[in-house]
Amino acid sequence: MENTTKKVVTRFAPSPTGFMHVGGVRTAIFAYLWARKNNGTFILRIEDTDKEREVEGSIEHIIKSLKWFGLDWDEGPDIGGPNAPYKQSERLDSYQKYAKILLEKGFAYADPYTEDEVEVFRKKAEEEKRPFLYREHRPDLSAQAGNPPTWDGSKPLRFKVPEIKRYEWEDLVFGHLSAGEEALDDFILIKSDGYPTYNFAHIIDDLEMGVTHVMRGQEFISSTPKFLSLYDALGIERPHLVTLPPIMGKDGKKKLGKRDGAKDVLEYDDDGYLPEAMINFLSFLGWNPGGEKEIYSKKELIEAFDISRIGHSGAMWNDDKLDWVNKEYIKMLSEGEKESYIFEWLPKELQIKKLVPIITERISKGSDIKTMIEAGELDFFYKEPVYEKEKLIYKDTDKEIIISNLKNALEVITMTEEENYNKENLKTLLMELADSLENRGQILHPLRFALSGLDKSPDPFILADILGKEETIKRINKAISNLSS
RNA sequence: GGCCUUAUCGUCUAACGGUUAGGACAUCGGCUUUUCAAGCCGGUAAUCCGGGUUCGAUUCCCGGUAGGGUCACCA
Repeated sequence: MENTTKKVVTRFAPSPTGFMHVGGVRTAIFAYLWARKNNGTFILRIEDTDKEREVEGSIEHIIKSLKWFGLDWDEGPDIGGPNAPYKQSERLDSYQKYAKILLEKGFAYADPYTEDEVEVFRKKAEEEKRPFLYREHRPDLSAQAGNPPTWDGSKPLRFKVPEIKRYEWEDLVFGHLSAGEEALDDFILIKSDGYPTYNFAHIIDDLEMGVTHVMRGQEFISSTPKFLSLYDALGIERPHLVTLPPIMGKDGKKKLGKRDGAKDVLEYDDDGYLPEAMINFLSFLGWNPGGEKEIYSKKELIEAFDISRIGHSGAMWNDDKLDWVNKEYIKMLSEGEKESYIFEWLPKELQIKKLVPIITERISKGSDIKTMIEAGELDFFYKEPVYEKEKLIYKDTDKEIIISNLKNALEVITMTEEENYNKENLKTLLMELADSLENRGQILHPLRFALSGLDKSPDPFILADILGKEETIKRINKAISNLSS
């Protein structure tokens, strides 16, 4: 079963039933990392066999999402590959071919019942509190045997389980797994609309595409015996099975799914999250390299990734931690990158270089800038502050002292030559003044407030620097006259 | 309900028979300081319960409890 010389091939096989959410992306990331780590192949395959649930535009959406994350595939839509096509609806010939093989081997038959009839069997079993098994109603196949079995495609094609037994298998994450006979049944291979079911199609595709590691969520564990019985019937080697633990919703109770508020991953783009931060964060949901380092670039993730370190239990989605990771990535941006990242969220009049650092250290994602603007935290820059003059008073300092301190500050600022007018010099000069006082706040607070008009703001040196000499003088003068009136 | 599976701070996790059970996020406190942010330092906080096995269990086994998954002509 083990063949270490075989080139690693993984795939991400979403169905186009809507947007992609973080669970799907995490599966894609793991498959991607494993392929890249082993210099293998990462395939993107579209599983569009359910025409009922298909949502128009989702293939494009999936592709766009994957591209945003930088998860480039080696074979798949757009770029093709040796096993094209990569859309199941275009691979119907393959499924027919293997259906025929199964038919000839006696492991497939036309389902004689209508959907309603099967439903009656199911209801009856339910009433009798027995598990429903289709194979208990399996028609007499001896009539078909001998001759080339007939199946005209008007009825669904069912799989005939070769052997009813307990299946045991090795999962690279969960280890030894097993399931009893009740997990085995005559499932449908090809539906009456001519499209194969997932159970059948993915196995044929994985076989033809040479997939070595099948990574998927743990919702597939219970149907694994069905897959195994099909491998047996086909007489093919089974790939390595790698089951991923689920990502749980914020309440920690349920698997994170679309109906539990899982967002379209592109919304994270809209909110200003960085794709590498997302990959880093998502990789650490259910996997951990073991050290104390938490920030891993994509390259480092590829090196460190190891299936044996994937966890077994569900990991709860945590927005706070994501924000922290994203902030770490913002900090790592170059000055130029920070600027363009921040500017994207700013109106023209606020796209000023000097604003970049003070915004950068106050946000963890782009959309926080929107919040800052809405809260008026950047108003000081282009609007003269409006405030109650009492706010200029530091604690219970005498008003006259505040006025004289502001006058002193004004003098220092006025005397500063334009070419020396920067936050470092201003800080040196003003701090000298402040230190001569019994409390620095007696000058620094009114100064800061005169410039910003805000309870919370950057320090006065930065403010004075950003506002420029002229505007700074103007605002201090105004504060002095306010207080004097 | 049957079957499968999981279980370490609030959260993500490390420790794969011997540790004062480690780290990160969050939280709380301190420093810096004029406020906020950032930064630095520190605190609170966990092995689900009960039995075994063992000189010794977070770790191995069994049972319980709780959670999750699954029982489709969906994937």
